[in-house]
Amino acid sequence: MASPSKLCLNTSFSISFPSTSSVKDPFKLKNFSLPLTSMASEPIPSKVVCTLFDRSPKRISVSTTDPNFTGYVNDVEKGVVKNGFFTSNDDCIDVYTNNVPVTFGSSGRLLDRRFVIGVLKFCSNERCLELGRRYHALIIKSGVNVDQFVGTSLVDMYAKCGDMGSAIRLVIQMPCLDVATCNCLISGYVKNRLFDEAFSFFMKFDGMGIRPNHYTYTIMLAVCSSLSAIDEGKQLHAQIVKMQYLSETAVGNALVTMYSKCGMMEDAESLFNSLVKRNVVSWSAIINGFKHHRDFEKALRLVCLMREDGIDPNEYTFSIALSSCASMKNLDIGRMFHAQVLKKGMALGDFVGTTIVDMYSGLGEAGDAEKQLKEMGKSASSASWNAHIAGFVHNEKAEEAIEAFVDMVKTDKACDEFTYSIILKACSSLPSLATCEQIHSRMIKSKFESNMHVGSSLIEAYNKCGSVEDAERVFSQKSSADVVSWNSMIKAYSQNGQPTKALALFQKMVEEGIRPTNSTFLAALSACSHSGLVQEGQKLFESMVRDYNILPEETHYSCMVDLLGRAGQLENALDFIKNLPIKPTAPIWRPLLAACRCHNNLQMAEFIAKQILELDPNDATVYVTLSNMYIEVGQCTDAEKKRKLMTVKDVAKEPGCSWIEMNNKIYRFFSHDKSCPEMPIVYQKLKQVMKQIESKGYTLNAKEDNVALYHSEKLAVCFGLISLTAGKRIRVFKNLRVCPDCHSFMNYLSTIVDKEIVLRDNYRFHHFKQGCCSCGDFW
DNA sequence: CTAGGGTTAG
Repeated sequence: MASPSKLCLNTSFSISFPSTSSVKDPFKLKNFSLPLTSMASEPIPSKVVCTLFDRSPKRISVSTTDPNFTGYVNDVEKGVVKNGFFTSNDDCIDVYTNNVPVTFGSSGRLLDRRFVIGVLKFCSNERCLELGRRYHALIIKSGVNVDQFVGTSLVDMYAKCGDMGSAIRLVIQMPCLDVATCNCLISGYVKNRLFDEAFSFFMKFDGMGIRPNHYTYTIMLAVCSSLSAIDEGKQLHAQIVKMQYLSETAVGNALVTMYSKCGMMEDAESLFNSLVKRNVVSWSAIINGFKHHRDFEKALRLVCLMREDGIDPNEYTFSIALSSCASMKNLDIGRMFHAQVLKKGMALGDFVGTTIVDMYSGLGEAGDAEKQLKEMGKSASSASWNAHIAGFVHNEKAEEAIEAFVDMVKTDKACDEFTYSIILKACSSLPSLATCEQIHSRMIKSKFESNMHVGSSLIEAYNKCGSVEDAERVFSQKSSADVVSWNSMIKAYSQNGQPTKALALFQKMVEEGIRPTNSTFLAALSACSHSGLVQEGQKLFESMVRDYNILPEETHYSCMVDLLGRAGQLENALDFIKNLPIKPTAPIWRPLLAACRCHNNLQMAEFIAKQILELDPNDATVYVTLSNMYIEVGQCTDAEKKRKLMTVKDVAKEPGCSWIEMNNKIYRFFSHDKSCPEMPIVYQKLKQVMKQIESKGYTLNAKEDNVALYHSEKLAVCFGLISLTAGKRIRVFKNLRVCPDCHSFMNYLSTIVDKEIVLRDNYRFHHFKQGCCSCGDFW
């Protein structure tokens, strides 16, 4: 056998490292006199090796603490860093990996295969592609690459570092393939989300004479889990049984995960119960399955059971348990788990620590969240900060969210796509165009502007801040294949009173061959309903089902009812509901009641009201609407009856809602913070203002039963009230809180309010979480 | 000695 080392050394030498003799090399080793041998049979002449290192462009220093630092070492002193791979002194090179020195001199070899595998593993875990490449070169030069294990490690390194091209090239060049190498390649495909490629390579195993082993099946099952490919998963399960790999715990665990990710919890559970050996991973997998299916109590019960089974929960298990507590909003049990992880010394790790921050901030315990974040100190990742910020946003404390974001920036913690996404949501809910612009400029400086989610959040934020032009500008810079951004832009037009543009964009999207999703259709349908394009809407709805095979959801049905109802086709809307393939829900009925109110059909309104109350007996809107309709047609006794049905208590059941009576009619108020002590004062003031308005000869909009109210701690008592009499503008107070999609409100804005007022920062357009009571829209 | 299974934030 020809000596590969010699060959490689000679050829690569001249190709890779052109003569640099004229360049002064600070690392020039004068007395390299170690007894060098290579892995190959023939020893490498020491002179050659000496020259090799002599001519290497630069030496590499890698920090084991900072995975992103792979730099050339430009001076001897820096080369002797503790965590660096190379240190240099006058006549010897030491190589360090994980702080264990491997001296060429002592091993007597240029590159030891065990050492090389260790380095490559390090490169895989730390994603150091550049260092991996350099080692690849050294490996070729020294001839270690003929070793199967080294080859496999190289494939794995390239695959894990995201360079699938090199991984594939290596596999093709390998003289003989074994199952481990193939597993590395498949695993690489999976890690890089190339699931189809993973599957087709797996299918080629047989033709290549490779018998899949239990590792292969765990990888392939992970593919099925990611794709929710239950049919393929079941076939793999059958093969696993046949090949008797089920006794492998990892295979069993992967199966449990596959079934639970495919929504088959019963199968997952019975499989879990039948496992011969259950380890902490098995328990974590099944517990996580129940968590994902929102059976949090069962998840937590299983944590107790695993302890009884003698298996201690680890960081993974605790993360799942803590996040279950957050989801089930059980602070007491959450604190209990927090105490346990504290005792075990796991509370400050990235995952567990972040989950604790997330739990507290999600449950509105911002103080505890902040304390945890502080205690985590340097180990707090951007995820930890994101959780802290997201807590504020979810609890409708946008200003605090922005303050926390500023803190995060101050601590030099890198913002990621999640950070931008969540902070843009905060801008949307303020809404503050100025803040939005500031965040945008930060994003341009970072690389996240091109991220799909961040980009669509930006479009959404500009939309909510009332600047469709900015949204358009962002949209025009996006890659055209980005469905989410198309959806956001269509929604932006639809919500900002430009339904025609929304529909034109939808058309363009279809023409460009981008497949609309169910949210695309929702935005387009809503545009139709706001512009009175009944036929167009109906065609869209049919096409959604027929051409795109999208199953309509409650929101689509609700939107269709709205489409027909707004256009005054009350009977058609009723027929539509009666012919639905599902049992109509309250959100589907509600827009029809609003339509009855608009088109003065009391008889149908009474019928619809009955349907809604059967489904949702606490819906105060129904009483308000009916009562006001009775008043308008002069049936005061009926109005009285309804009024009696609607006690203050009923209304109080609705979060954030209160009501007052005026001229026999009822107006409902939505407040930002019901527990706020100033609220009664706000109501009193509001009553006074309304009386003032009426005394000046204005009346409140006959069709507007809902008045929105907002309270902000910072601005002391301030409130908003919108009201108009056919075309006559009265006043708009600060901090208006109203569903932006409400028909009358949007018409009002587009016809009366000048743009500059709409864009001012202290206006708040709020989306009702459960749909606008007036128009029934859901966003 | 190489490959595999379970965790957080929109």
